[in-house]
Formats: sequence, C-alpha cells, structure tokens
Amino acid sequence: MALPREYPGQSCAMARALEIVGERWTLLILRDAFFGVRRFSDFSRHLGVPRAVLSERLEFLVAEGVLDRVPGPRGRDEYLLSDKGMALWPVLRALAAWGDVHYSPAGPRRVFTHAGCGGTVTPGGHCADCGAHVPVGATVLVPGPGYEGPAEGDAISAALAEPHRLLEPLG
Amino acid sequence: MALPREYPGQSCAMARALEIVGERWTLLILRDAFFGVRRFSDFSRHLGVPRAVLSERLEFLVAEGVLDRVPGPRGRDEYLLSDKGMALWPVLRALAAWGDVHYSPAGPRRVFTHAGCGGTVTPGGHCADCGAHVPVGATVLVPGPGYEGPAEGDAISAALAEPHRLLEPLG
DNA sequence: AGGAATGGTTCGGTGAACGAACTGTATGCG
DNA sequence: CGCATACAGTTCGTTCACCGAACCATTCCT
Repeated sequence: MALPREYPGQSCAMARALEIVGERWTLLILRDAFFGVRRFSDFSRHLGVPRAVLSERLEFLVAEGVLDRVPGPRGRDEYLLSDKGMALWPVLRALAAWGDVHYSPAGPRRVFTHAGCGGTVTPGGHCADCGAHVPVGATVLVPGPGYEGPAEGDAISAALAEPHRLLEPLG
Repeated sequence: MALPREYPGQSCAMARALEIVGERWTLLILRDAFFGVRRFSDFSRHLGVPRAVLSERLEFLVAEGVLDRVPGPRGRDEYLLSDKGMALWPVLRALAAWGDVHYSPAGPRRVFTHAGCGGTVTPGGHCADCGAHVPVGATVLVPGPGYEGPAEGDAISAALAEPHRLLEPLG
C-alpha cells in the first residue's frame, strides 16, 4: 500500500496510531460508533460520507480489529467497537473537550455525565462529583447549553437529542 | 473553502476540532512542536512532509491560533505552540498511549516521565509515583524499552534519543 | 408480485498530496 | 570581496484519494 495513509520513516507510536485512525472520516465514524450507531446506512446518513469511503473505512477498521462485524437482527451485519476500539475513547473525549473550549462560545453542545451519580465527566475522564474514573460504558451523553437542535433531520440526529448511554444502540 | 478539511453538517465539537487538526500531517507537526521542533526545515527533514504541505499547515495553524510565529535567532522565525496548542497535549498523549498498547509489541519506544519525581506519566496524565497531575511543561520524554535507535539519520531524531523536556528547543 | 429499504459497488470528475526543481535571502568562510 | 551553504519557502506536473451520482443484489413489507 503505497502511501495513502502511511507516514513513512516515523517510528513513533503516535504516527502508527494515526495510520490507523488518522484518515479523513475515520474518527467521526468511531465517534458515531461510541454514540450507538451500528449500521452502514445509519453511518452514511448521519455523516454524509461518500458510501465508497465509508465502505473502505469500515472494512479497514474491522481488519485492524478496531471494529467487530457481527450478525445483527434480520440478517443485517452490525459494526461494533471492539475492546481495542473502545480504548480510543480517551482520544475522542480529549478532542471533544478541546473543541468545546475553543470552538463552542455558547458552551458545549453535548456533555458527558457519569451514569452512576449524574456528575459531569472531566476532560481527564473522571467524575466531577464523585471523583471516580468513568469508563466509557458508564458515560451518558446529554445535550449541553450550546445545543441548538438537530442540524439534520435524520433519525440519528433526533435520537442524539435525548440523553443516551454510550455504546448502547440508538432508537 | 469547498470541502478539503471541512465536515459539513456535523455540529459536534469533535468534528470542529478535526477540521482544525484532523488533516493529514497536522497532528504529527504538532507532536514535533511538543518535542521541541520549531523551525521550518527541522519539521521538513524530520517528518518528510512535502514542503508545500508543511507551509500550508503551519500557516493555517498560526491563523487558527494553535501556533505562534515569533522571531527567533538570526532573523529566523520560529513556530511555537500557543496555550491553545498546548491544550491539545491530552489528545496526543492519549493517541500515543493507544498506539503503544496496540502497536508496540516490544514496549513503548518513548516514555513520558514526571520532571519532578521521575515517575511514569499515565495515559490520563498523572504521575504513577506521586499521583500529581503532570502538565505538559513538566513532562520529560525518555527512550522506552521498545526504542531501536533513530530510524533516520537527521539531527532531530538523534536529539530525541536523549531524555528531553517537552516544549524546550532541541539541540 | 411490486415497491421500498438496506448494503453495498462502479464510475467519471475534481481537488489535494507528492516530489523535484527553482527562487531569494542570510550567513559563514577563505 | 567572492563563493558556497543553509534556510524558508514557492512553483509545477503527476498521481492519487475523495466526491457525488448512478447502479446492483438481497431482503422485507403489503
């Protein structure tokens, strides 16, 4: 594979990680996977990514063991985060925190809260109320002060307007 | 700007962050900036990025306030991380941690340690020895068990083989 | 059986990345 | 001073990945 996603000459772990998840759309696909999106056309509709690109990214992430492709209801396969994929949650949480601080003047659009006590999750992944570390499965996504209603009219965006526990399927 | 870096229809803070730092090479440029690289040709030599791309990325990051362009010795400008840029450190640290766990079978090539006490910095940014939060300026990069010597023969790679405090200039 | 939804693949056009060459300025050296 | 080298980019032709629209096969619903 010539040089589409690779960073030749970089022996750093960061470069290796970016070769896996650094391509355009990949981290947004994984974000949606954390939010509970599992099916091809749900990714497609919610992200607006060209279907050929989505197909290639999903296949690559499955090959790398970041996603698992498992049979779902009615014979339809679903794409689920593996343990390796879930381990990327701190990356996405840190990225969201940075974006919120620097590009959300009206406050965060979405806030992560601790399912146990309802406290806000800090950028470092701890509960601001009880201090405990909040694993991704105990994280609840709720609309924040900067939330402005679904930009798109699709069912995925509508479902994300409601409080929702990460990793659980939407709808 | 049509659609090179943008993710249309995505109102999420993560998508906004990726529009700034999600393009190819950008996070590696910032990684080098954390490691102490400051000058155009040092970035160019160490990364192997096409010079036109490097020029465009640096200009964009300065325009976004992630880097500051300041006059350096002998009339040469230098690119330094702003506070906004330094706030991206948790993202890169999380990415490096993920890459180390999943793509460094011989152990991490580089380890982050706490300048105060020498303890290892956890993926969450705390010192494993004293428990304190380790700010980026108090982080020291040392070669880890998986280190294999500089892949490239340039002076930057050689300088990174020695323990080195982040943000301080190399050499 | 007919129509819609799903999960893709195929294809032509466009824009970004690539690598090599080139420009202009500044510094170092004999 | 004259020359070589380093630096900080810019320019340019080629290649490649992304884009959007159209197409196809299978399954589900009525």
